[in-house]
Amino acid sequence: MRIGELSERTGTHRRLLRYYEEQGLIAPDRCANGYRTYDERLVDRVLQIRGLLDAGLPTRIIKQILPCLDKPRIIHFTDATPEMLSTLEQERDRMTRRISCLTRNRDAIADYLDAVRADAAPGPAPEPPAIP
Amino acid sequence: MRIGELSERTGTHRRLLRYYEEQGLIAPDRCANGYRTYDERLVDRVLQIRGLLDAGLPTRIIKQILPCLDKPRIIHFTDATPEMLSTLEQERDRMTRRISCLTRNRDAIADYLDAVRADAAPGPAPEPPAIP
DNA sequence: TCAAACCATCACATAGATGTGAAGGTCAAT
DNA sequence: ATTGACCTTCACATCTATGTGATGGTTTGA
Repeated sequence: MRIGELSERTGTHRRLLRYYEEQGLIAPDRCANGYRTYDERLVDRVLQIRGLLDAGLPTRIIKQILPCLDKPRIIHFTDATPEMLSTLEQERDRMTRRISCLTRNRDAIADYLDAVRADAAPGPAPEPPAIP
Repeated sequence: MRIGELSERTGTHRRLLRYYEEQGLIAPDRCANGYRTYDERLVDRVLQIRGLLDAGLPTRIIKQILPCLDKPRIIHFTDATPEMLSTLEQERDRMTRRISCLTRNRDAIADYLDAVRADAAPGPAPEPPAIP
């Protein structure tokens, strides 16, 4: 598919698809006329990139993560340098910290919303926990 | 405490503490001489802010989330406008999406690292799954 | 009293992701 | 053959979080 279709199917500005390419996150082929042509699988890949960007990862790191997602991954074993493995470990841990921060706060928001709704609900209101 | 101590205890540049204040995320008192003075609880609050920023949330959203974290939260029930509740619901869901994206990718990285280590390990190498 | 170490405000710079528009090539359909 | 809808590259603008430095006031200790 060409850039327009990928843009629509991923909800991603064309400009950004070119930017991701420039950052080495995707590598579309070129038609004879110079148009970029994207493999079907790049739909998921772009969505993945967007998700990770939204979660606060920079393109530089995403670039290192993406090869981990390909299966079979045997192919990538050879180019695994020690520095890269160390980076991956750090990022794995950092993502774990992000996950727990998000989970904690998401749960607090959910609790808050539940409490507000219970408070605003009609009928026998569930008592808020007594504060002795 | 003053800004220098808070900066050291949270690993946050003074400049950023002033920026967070400007964005309405924290509201330190002022001493007679104009110096900012921070309550002990702001240490955790600043760390929370940093965690959320790192997870991709903008200060504008963080500002709306923070009041949900205060307990007892009964105080905040009154100022809960419908628009704010709707925003909070959206953000709760968006955070849930972030969490699953991060979890999926973190697990993929962890699997990759495990596979690489198993591959590089001495002794009877665990066979990679056969591809028929 | 002077120096060092704080603090204040203000302004300007950077980096990363993104928006936007100009100038021009390609292609399909009328 | 021309129009409209694609595509290309290039450049410049924007927004947010951050870094850095100038200029000057306050406090503390030698």
